[in-house]
Amino acid sequence: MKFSVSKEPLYAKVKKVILEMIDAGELGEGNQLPTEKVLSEKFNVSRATIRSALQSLEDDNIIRKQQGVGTFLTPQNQEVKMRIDKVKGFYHLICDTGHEPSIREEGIYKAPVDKKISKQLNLPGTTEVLIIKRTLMGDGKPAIHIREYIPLTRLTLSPTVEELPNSIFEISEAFCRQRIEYSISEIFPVTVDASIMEALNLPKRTPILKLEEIHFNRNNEPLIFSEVYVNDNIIRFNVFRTRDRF
Amino acid sequence: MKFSVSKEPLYAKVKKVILEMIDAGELGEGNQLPTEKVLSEKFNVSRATIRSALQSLEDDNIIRKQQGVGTFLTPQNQEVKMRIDKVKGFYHLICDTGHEPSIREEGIYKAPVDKKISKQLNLPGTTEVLIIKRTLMGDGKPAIHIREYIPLTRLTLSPTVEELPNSIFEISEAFCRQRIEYSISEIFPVTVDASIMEALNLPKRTPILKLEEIHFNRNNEPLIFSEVYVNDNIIRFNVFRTRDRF
DNA sequence: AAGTGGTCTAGACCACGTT
DNA sequence: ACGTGGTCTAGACCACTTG
Repeated sequence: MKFSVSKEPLYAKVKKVILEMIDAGELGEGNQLPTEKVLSEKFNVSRATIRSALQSLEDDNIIRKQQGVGTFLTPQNQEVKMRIDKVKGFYHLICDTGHEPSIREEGIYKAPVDKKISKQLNLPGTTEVLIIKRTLMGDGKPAIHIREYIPLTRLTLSPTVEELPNSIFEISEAFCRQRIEYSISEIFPVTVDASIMEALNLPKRTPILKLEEIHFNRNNEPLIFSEVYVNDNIIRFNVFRTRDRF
Repeated sequence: MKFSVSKEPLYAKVKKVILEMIDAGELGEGNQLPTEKVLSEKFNVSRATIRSALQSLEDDNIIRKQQGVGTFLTPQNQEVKMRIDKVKGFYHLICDTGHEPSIREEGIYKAPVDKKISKQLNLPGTTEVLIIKRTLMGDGKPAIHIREYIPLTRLTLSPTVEELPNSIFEISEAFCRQRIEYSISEIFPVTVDASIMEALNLPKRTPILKLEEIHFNRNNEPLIFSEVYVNDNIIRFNVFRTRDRF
């Protein structure tokens, strides 16, 4: 087994190859993978590297390991695609559901900062924020309505509607020159108000999921606040939990 | 540094000691931890063991590592306690919010299986299920209403209300002789119906979070179905996401 | 008893960010 | 150039499940 030279670590390449072989049915006789020792010999890497690759596959719920027994494929019908803790961006999420993604831009405004948001972002009450409203569509149907709140003090450039990238991560890098390192979200059930109702084309009083997100840079400073409303007719979130020992 | 003999792995002990030292303010001068090399010498363990301990602390959002820079404490006010992907049991969750937990038992019934549930648990439509209804209270106020559905075919003993342990994991082990290895949950926003409204003491039309959970044994067989209704006045869920490279 | 995954070590080199 | 965390190796022993 040979691997191309690149900056990607070995275990990541091994992971990809194992995934391809699983998909091709070449691995997992009777749903059981070869032992770690056998795999490490087959791929000419150390057992530690194989374990890194398998660990990553287990995190993705592709396989499951049992000490003293072996490594097994997770049944296809139990694959969990929409894990809420694995969301890397909502635009990409639309694709993952098998829908054709598009974005309906609904405007960019400047406005004085709301009290709640100034508190979340640790801002003085006098700051202004840039508000970006957009709805992500799946197959032309409204799936996720997002409102981003970016303090003007963070902006190095003012975006126009045409220039906006798909995700808040790209927006932050392009217009704030700041990299979002991590995000903390709070999950709420809410009843839609008139504007959300309209954006997502939902009937009155529909209960929907709202996420309130704070995005941080590597200095632990809050950069951007987001409100995300999810139409659960199109997007449903899952949680996957395993028993852990310590 | 010495460690007591026990079956707990070394990295777990090291993790605990590091946590204690962080809480005592003995580690993290200027919010930065010593380097992995220094820590491995201080604790007399290999760097790999230190890395396992730190990895676990990073998963818990206690620390954050930056390649080429160092390891840093997460600010206290950004600690995320109620991570929905880290829930190990709802009874324990009440404690974590700082509330005094108690359980209000609301009965054990046998009933024919509902079509939706028979599908989720892969059961013939003729099976009967045992339904356990209970409300978890925080400081005497209703916080979480749970309905467990256990196929009678899985039961080796019939529980009485008095015998019920706190968690579904213990119930499964005691009365089904089956260990729950992992669970898959789906998250819904719903409007409370009359019975939930009463159980959680909420006004009409309150939107709340519902979790539908399937618990599996190690053979990937679905064992138990649970419906969980969460009063978000008391319990609020969070998601924590970091940027990952591969 | 045999075989699996889990833990641990010592040492090496690489990739990244800062100086 | 330097120091940090990230990756990788080879080998050893432990803990767990099954025959």
